[in-house]
This record gives sequence, structure tokens and C-alpha cells, in this order.
Amino acid sequence: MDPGEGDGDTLRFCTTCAFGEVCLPGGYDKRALQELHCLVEHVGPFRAGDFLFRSGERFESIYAVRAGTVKTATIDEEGREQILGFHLPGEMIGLSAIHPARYPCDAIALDTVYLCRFSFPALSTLATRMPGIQQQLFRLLSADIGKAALLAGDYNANERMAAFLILFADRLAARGFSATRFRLSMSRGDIASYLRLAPETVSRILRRFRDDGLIRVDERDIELLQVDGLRQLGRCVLNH
Amino acid sequence: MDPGEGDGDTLRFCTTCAFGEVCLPGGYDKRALQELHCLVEHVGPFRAGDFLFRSGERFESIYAVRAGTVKTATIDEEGREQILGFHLPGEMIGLSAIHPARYPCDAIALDTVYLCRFSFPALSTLATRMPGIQQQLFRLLSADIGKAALLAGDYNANERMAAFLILFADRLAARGFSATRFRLSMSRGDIASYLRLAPETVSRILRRFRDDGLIRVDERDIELLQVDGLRQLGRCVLNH
DNA sequence: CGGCGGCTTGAAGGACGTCAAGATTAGTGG
DNA sequence: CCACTAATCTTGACGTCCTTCAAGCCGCCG
Repeated sequence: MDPGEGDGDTLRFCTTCAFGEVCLPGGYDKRALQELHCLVEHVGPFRAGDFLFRSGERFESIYAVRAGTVKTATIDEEGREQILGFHLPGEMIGLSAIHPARYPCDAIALDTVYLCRFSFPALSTLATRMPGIQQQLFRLLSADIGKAALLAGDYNANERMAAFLILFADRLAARGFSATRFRLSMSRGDIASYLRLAPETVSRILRRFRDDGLIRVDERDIELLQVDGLRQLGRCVLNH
Repeated sequence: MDPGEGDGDTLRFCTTCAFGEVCLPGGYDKRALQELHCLVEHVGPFRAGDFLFRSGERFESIYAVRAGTVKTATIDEEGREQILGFHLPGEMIGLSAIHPARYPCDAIALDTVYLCRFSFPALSTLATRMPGIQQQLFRLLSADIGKAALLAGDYNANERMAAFLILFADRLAARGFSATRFRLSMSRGDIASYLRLAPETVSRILRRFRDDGLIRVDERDIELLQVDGLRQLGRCVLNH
């Protein structure tokens, strides 16, 4: 399946996109929809390890992931990488760059990635004419503020790991994938960095979860055996 | 000085507000400015400990702090309070509530607080007609995403504390207050909760900073003696 | 005066990180 | 298809930073 140039099934991807509800014909005035579709530029494929943008580059566009997984990360003064987030199909990247007008992080493909690119100046101009788009942008921005919760909170390694698995599964489920069996597209090191843990700790906790019958692990393939148990472990993180 | 009902010097407060640049006459069309001023409702005073809004309440308004300090916090399942942020005069509160349409946290006055209240529906309607306001909202929202960095990063207690002091001083300076001498309006416990440390750790680190000649401490009064030294300590946090 | 909450200080314990060594896998070229 | 190397992952032993527990101090207010 190649979502690249052919674009026969644009619609198929738009149904999973964060902008789907405004992009797709849903009682919306046809001409305005056309304007939004004109504004979208399909880019990709990117291969694992490719940079979509780099920290410090001038901000121009936000992106929606059409296929694949993207990680965003910063390198601090001491050269340590800190993962800020993972972005699945249908999710947006780049919203935090509006204010400083420069990307505050690197965006790196974890596998084969296709994107929709939205010129932000064009989008915000369009938003003044289409309140639905403005609302959607406000919602997306606001939601991103809340998403920092997982990292920001004062939680231990078990809570973080359990919440990570549950949230990852929920996000996959929201896009129509299986919520109990999935493949992690990122390395243990990336997960560790994201959760602010050592890679060894991630390894040990996954092992403990496995020994406790909460999950099945085969390399990067995960099966959630006791979703409720995990949800209980991560409840402090999950309830905001 | 009472910024309450009299309102003789609305202008005085607006100069320090996050919306100042759009609210204040600055080449902007007079009628539109009037509309924004009509939309603003001055509320307060609140006393230390008063709730401005509570977690779970229906989202209707965002607020700008006119005077005083506000903390935002959540109580997790185990009853532990987690401080999400401190809000100084000129800063906004409530932006993270747009998406779930409910306030995700409590907002509590730390001292005597006066606010400007903006009805969000009215504001976003106005924003479709005034691109400057839309831009400003996008910027404010985007900036808030980045502000999670202090908490989110994998930093030790020294780095966190140093960065906290520097950022606090910078924010005061941006509003025209002294950048080297100030009074902390929050308790050690609040600082600790905000930095995800134990209160005892905050105490010990302040003592160490004092012994090292970096700061002077007299209860909640702080004087920064070696700003560069502190900035150096917190450099990983401060550079995003 | 006495009680209370916030703050400080010391001592002990724990959760997680660091270090080091293997194990397993992936990538590469023959 | 199979070596060979590099990268990722796992596991154990040990160290450390921070928390927890406990006690004492100080300012505030009834």
C-alpha cells in the first residue's frame, strides 16, 4: 500500500486525520473545503531516521501524520537526547513552534512516513474565514498542552510505563487499529528517554509486567493481556 | 493601591498584560479595540486560598492576571496535590481547558488577586474578525505547550531549582519588576510540588545555593547574587 | 502561653541510574 | 545462505540522588 503519488484514496487517510472532521465533506460549504484541500501538500515518503525538520529551523508549516510514526526530540547542552513525543497517523506535529516561530525540536521518522503539510500562515488566514478551522486549531493546541501531563507529573516508573502502554493502545484504537496487539515502532531507548527513565529500567519493568501476566512481549510486539490491571497501575497518570 | 472598581488606570494594568499589544491603542482600529474592551470583565479581589475555578467545572472563560499570583494544581487519585504552574501579573490562565471544555485543574489565589476575564466563545468569535487577536491566541497557546519543558525534562534537583529561580526572575523582569530581588508568593511546599521534589529537598538546595553565595534567602524574600552562576546551573533546562 | 503550620536539619531507606557483561538481532558483504 | 560486526536489548551488581521519617525551630494567632 503506497499512499504516495497516486492519491487515489486521499479520503481513506483523511478519515484518520486530526483535521478530518473539517476536511471531509460534512455539511461544510464545498468551496471552503476545496480551499483547505488546495492548501494541503502531501509529502513523503521519509525513511527511518530521516529528519522531517530540525530544531532551530524557521517555522512555516504544521504537519499531520498520514502513515508511519514520528518522534520529536531535543538535544540538550550535554548532548543527551530527550524524546518529547511520538506521533501516530492522524496526529499533528509542529504546533509548539508557532510562538518562537522556530521549531523547538527535531522531528525524526521511525519508519516509513507520509505527511500532510499545512502552511501555517495560509492556514491561519483561512481560519479567519472558516470558524470551524479556527476552533479545530484552538482545540489541537489546547490538547497538546494537556498531553505534557504524562511526562510532567511526579510518577514512578511503573505508573509511567503502564500509562504509556494504555495511552499508546488508546491512540491506536482511536485510529481503528487493534487496542490489544500492536508493534512498538520505537526502540526501548526511545521509550526510556520519553518516560525519563533508563533503558535498563524499561527493560526490567516490561519483564515484571510480563511475569505478572499483564502483557506478552516479543521484541517490539506487545499484547495487552490485562488492560484493566495496567489501567489501574497507571490510574494517577491517566486521570489527568 | 486598589485595581478594583475604580478602574481609573485600566491602562496601567493593560501594559503588563498578555493581551496588551492588541488591547492597547497601537495603530489598531478604534472600534475593534472597543469591542475587545467591552468583552473584558474585571473580577476580584480574591484572597489567598480562594478558588478562581475548580477542576471539572465547565470551561467558559480564560483569565489574565491583573495583580497577585495564582497557582494551578490537580489532585490525583491518591489525594496528592501537583502544582502545574504559577501565574504572575500579565499571564494567562485557562488555555488548557479549551479542548476538553472543562477546566483540568484548580486555580487558587496565593495572595490578593485581580483578574481580567475573557469569555472564550466571544473572544474566538472576535478573533475571526480581528486576525491580530487570533494570532495572539495561537501564540499564547503555543507558548504554553513549550512551558511544560521545565517539568517534563529529565533534570536533577539543582538544575530544576536554579532554572525555577531564573525563570521566575525573568518573568518578573518582563513585567517591570526587579529581576534580582523579589518575594516568593508561594510556600516551599508549592515550589517542591511544582518541581516534583520533596519540600525537604527544596530547603536543602536553597541552603546550598546560599552557602555557595549564589543567593540570599530570608524566608520568602530572595536575592539573586550570581545570576550567571544560576543560569549556568540551569542551562540544560533553560535552553529548551 | 500554647498550639499550629511552615520551614529546616539530620539520619536512614529505597527507587532508579550507572556500570559491566552477555545475549539476541539486524545489517552487510561475500 | 552464511560469516561478521554493530546495535539493541537483557540481566545482575553496585552506587547515588532523592525521598521518607523524625525531631526541633520559628513566626503567627487565638
